[in-house]
Amino acid sequence: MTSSRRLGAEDSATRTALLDAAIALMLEEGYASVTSRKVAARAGLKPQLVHYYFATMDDLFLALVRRGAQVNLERQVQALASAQPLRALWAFSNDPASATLTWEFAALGNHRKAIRAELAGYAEQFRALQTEALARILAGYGVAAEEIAAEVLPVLLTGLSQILAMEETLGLTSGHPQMRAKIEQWIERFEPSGVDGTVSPPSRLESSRAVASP
Amino acid sequence: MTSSRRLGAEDSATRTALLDAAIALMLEEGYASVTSRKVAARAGLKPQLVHYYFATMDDLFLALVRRGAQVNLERQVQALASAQPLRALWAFSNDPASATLTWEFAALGNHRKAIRAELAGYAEQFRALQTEALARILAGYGVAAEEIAAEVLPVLLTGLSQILAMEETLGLTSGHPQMRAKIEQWIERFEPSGVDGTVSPPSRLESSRAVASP
DNA sequence: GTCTATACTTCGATAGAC
DNA sequence: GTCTATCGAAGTATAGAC
Repeated sequence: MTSSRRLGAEDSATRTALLDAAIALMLEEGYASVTSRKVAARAGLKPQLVHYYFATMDDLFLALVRRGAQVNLERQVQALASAQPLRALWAFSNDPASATLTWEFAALGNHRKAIRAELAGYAEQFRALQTEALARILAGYGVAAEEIAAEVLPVLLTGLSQILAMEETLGLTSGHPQMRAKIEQWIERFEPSGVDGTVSPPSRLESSRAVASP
Repeated sequence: MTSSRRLGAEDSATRTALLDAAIALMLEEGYASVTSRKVAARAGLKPQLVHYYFATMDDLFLALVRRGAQVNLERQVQALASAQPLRALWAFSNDPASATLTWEFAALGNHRKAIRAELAGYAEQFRALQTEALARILAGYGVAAEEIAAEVLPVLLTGLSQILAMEETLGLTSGHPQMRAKIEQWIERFEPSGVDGTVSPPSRLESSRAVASP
């Protein structure tokens, strides 16, 4: 809260390089390794530069959350607007990098309380987006509310998707093939797999997902 | 790997106090706050004592994982042997402290590779225990394998339980009441709620759960 | 607008006193 | 068997040079 010091420009290439280095470190070694020295070293810069672009480390993390959330909100809007939105949503949270970042940011939020509120806000946005879209989609598919409510489905789809990715990242896979088969079998009823469907591979994320529990 | 230095006794009260302080810190402020100095301060001891009982911080974390896993393996055995095992399993992972510790340890495992293997090992044990018990239980209830396989159920029950607890800890609750109602309605078919059932409240954990994704 | 020299704090760990 | 004095490395952050 001192911050009478000058800060670097938001659109600086150096600033972006620092954020890129930070997210990579977070992914590979965890948030505790995101220190001014290591971030700078990875970006090939001097440690003090971190504090020129981000007054405190909290500010760096906040910038990371905001950038990640923005990218992923857009990705999710596209997923839900695709030809096979159920498949897209199921695939959305389902990679190891996402899983790792999810728990890293969750733990970071426990450590740095300023981050927590930001995360919670974005999580709500993700969920609201999903619920609203799925209500429309399920109605279109003619799914009865007794079978699955539009409020339940996003919890189920994204929740299971995430937990599977998390467990697999940890090396725990028993029961997973059966679980996946069950889900995909259900989706198949509404979105047959032969029919194409814009199921593009997860568009290799570099800035990656960055919000817990979308 | 230097460790020619002497170490304190395993059953020392001081050692236990340090572990208690460590888990409390982890829960409240995250793993990054589990430093020799803070742990000692919380236990009312000198920082150097941490290194007398644990050669490295990694050793402290390992001891934490082992102690927590042991306690929770026992708790889970009891849950699965109770009169209403489905309810017990559903309730098992379902508190905020568990959720927090789960992602803290997961993130810690990302940071300290020695922890990771230990976590994975225990996670496998938890899952094997669940799967084996549920196969018996489902057979007893006369549940057809087509409805739900014994390998899928533990993933579903503990996974959803965990993800709900995680999201709620973060402050995200939309869709949760409906999701819970759905699960409890299913359980109700086999374990009616009026019939008692050893659904003791989560037996306030002090050493708490300590393994990711049981 | 961009970066560096430097101060101060906290960390993990060891060697040695009781 | 238990604890303390102390060190070197690494962390955040500021003030000031280009």
